[in-house]
Amino acid sequence: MEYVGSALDGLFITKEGNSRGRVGRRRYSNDDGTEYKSKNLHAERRRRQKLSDRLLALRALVPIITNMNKATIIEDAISYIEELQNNVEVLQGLLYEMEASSEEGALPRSEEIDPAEEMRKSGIQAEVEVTQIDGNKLWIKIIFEKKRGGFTRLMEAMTAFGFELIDTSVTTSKGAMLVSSCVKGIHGEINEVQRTKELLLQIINGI
Amino acid sequence: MEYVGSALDGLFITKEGNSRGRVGRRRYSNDDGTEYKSKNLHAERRRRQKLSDRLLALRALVPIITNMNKATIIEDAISYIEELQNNVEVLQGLLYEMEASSEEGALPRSEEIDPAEEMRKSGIQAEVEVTQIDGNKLWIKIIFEKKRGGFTRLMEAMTAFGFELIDTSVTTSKGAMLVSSCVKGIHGEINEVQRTKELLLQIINGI
DNA sequence: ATTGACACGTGAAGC
DNA sequence: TGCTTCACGTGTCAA
Repeated sequence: MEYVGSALDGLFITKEGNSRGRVGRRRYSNDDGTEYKSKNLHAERRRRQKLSDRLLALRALVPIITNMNKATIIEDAISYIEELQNNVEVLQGLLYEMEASSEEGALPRSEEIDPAEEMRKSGIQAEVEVTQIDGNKLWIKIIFEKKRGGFTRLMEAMTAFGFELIDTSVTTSKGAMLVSSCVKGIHGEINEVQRTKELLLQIINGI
Repeated sequence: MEYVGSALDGLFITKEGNSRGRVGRRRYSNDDGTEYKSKNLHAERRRRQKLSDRLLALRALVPIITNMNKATIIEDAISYIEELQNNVEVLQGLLYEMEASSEEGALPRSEEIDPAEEMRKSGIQAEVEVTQIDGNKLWIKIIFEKKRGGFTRLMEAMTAFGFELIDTSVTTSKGAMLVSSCVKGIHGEINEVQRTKELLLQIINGI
């Protein structure tokens, strides 16, 4: 059964004549003899393979992949890039402020009440505590001087450093802010607790 | 059957679709009316468009693009991701070193007030309260004398006793520490509330 | 049987 | 001209 499809040979500039419609009913072109094949067949094959390879490489680079689909690979790559961009931004901001505060000891504090002062008076002191709860779960407690946007920046920094927050709660009192959080560990390191503690100290130092 | 207009992809130069497929061998299960035409045609079209969209979004996210090709878009995305990863690593290292170099060693250790004394003066008393919320969920409230590491040890003990913490918050005031937590029950016991309360009392007694 | 994802071969544009 | 890239419709395989 072979029918000759509409408009096959002629140059026929198809304006709308792409037979994409309904009853196309084009079956044509048997394979009798040798209807010469397209010349770009191999080229096309190479192109496809190259694209597949790139996609594979991309997938290898992205840590989390929800699915193996081509589309989802790209999708995951997109969100990963966004995450990385955000990380860089946060880290840069942290570094910048840290440098600034290190150069100038005390910035002009024009707040009404200095949280640091209040904290000192209350006998509350900043601290970071990290304990291993279970497997790769860590419980962290952070007390630091309350600052405007401090919590947000803490969260951003922790995210930037790869912490996966499972549960978090925050409360403020007497100029101090207490954040207790259950997080998933970042590395499979041995002394993860100590490393995490150092990291957190570093973070709240930059806030 | 409508067909989605080929809808210029924005980036890629639009091209008219051709429809020249060769019909493979064995086909058609019916001939009476008009039935053939593979049914996944629209699905395939959607899939292609989705992939194109993702690729477009990816390209929009990558700052430098050497070429508009599909393959090169992915290629550029790959190198961009590598660059970002390197950036994050460098920044983290920088921040870490900075913290190490600026060890002020301040951290004044001064625990002047005795929490127990303060608590007694404030009229706050230790207590444990357990109520059943829903099914096997319990809500617990614990007030006890604030001690260094007390909360951590409470968490450790509760974990050790098999409590599964759903949500926890802690606050301290006037020498006392209040922990309110939503936990999943440990046993399917009948008088689970009472049993849990005894367990918690025992725990904070040992802290 | 139905659905979703893929690779394939091919005509059409652009350079 | 040739060469590259693209979208298309389709068959096929797996869940």
